[in-house]
Amino acid sequence: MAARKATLTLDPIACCAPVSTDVLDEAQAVVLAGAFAALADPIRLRLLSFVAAQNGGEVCACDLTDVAGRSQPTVSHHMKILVDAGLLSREKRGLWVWYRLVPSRLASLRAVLG
Amino acid sequence: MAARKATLTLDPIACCAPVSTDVLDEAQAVVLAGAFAALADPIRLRLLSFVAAQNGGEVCACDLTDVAGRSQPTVSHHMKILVDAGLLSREKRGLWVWYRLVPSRLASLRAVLG
DNA sequence: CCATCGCATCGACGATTGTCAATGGACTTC
DNA sequence: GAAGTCCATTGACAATCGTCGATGCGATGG
Repeated sequence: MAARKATLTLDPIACCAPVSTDVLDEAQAVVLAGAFAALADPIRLRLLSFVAAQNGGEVCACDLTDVAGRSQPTVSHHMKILVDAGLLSREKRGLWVWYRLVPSRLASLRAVLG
Repeated sequence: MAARKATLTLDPIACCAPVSTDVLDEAQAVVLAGAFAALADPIRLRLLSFVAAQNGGEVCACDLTDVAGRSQPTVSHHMKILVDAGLLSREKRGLWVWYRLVPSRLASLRAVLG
C-alpha cells in the first residue's frame, strides 16, 4: 500500500490507508451513470411513476402529454430516454403506442444503492 | 374519468382509461431528480463506491484525485455535489477532509425504485 | 510571522441537455 | 387513394454541466 502523499510532518497514519477493494471500474460506472441519468429529470420521474401507477401495467402514449405538461415531441424524447435506459418497454399496437415498466431493471439499480 | 381524446372511430376502450392514482407530484419529482442527478456521473459513482469500500467507513480527500483521475478542483466539485445531495457527509479534521457515507439517504433512494 | 500544505471557489471554455415548432412516417378510416 | 390521426425525428436555441488553471482561505510548522 503506497504511503501518504503528504509531505508535512504530521503523523502519516493520521491520513488514510486506502483499502480500495471494491471500487467500480470505469466501464461499470459509465453504464450505471447512464441509467441514473435517465432518472435525473423531474418530467421523466413523473412519467415513470405514471406508468408504475397503472393498474393494467401499461399506459398509452396519448395520455402522457397531459401528465408531463410538455409538448408531444418533448414527451416522446423523454420516453425514448427511459426506453433506451431499459426502464420502460415500448410496444406499438395499431395506432397507439403502449409503455410498460421493466421491473428487473429497476431492481438492478436498487441493488447498486444497497 | 375523461374519455379518450381520439377522434377516430376506433374503439375508445382500446386506448387507456388512465387511473392516475399515484403519480409523483412536481415538488417530489424535482427533489428526487436532483438526488439521482448526483448519481448520474461516472466519476461521482466511482468516488461514492470508493467511500463505500473503505473499511473504516471514511476516506481522506487527499486520495480522491488518484481514484477519479481528475484534477483537484474537479474532484472537489464532484464531492460537493455528492455532499449537497445528502449522499456523503464531510468533516474537516486538522489539515484534511474526511468523507463518510450517509446510508439513510441511499436507503431512501432505493425505496423509490421499489 | 512567514512559508507551506490541503481543499474550496472563481472564471472560462466546450459539451451535453431540455425544450419546442416544423416535418415525416406509419397506420386507420372513408 | 385521400384525408386524418398518432408518434418519432429533425433542427435550432438557451441553459446547464464537466473540466481545468488560477486564486483564495484556513491550518500547520518552523
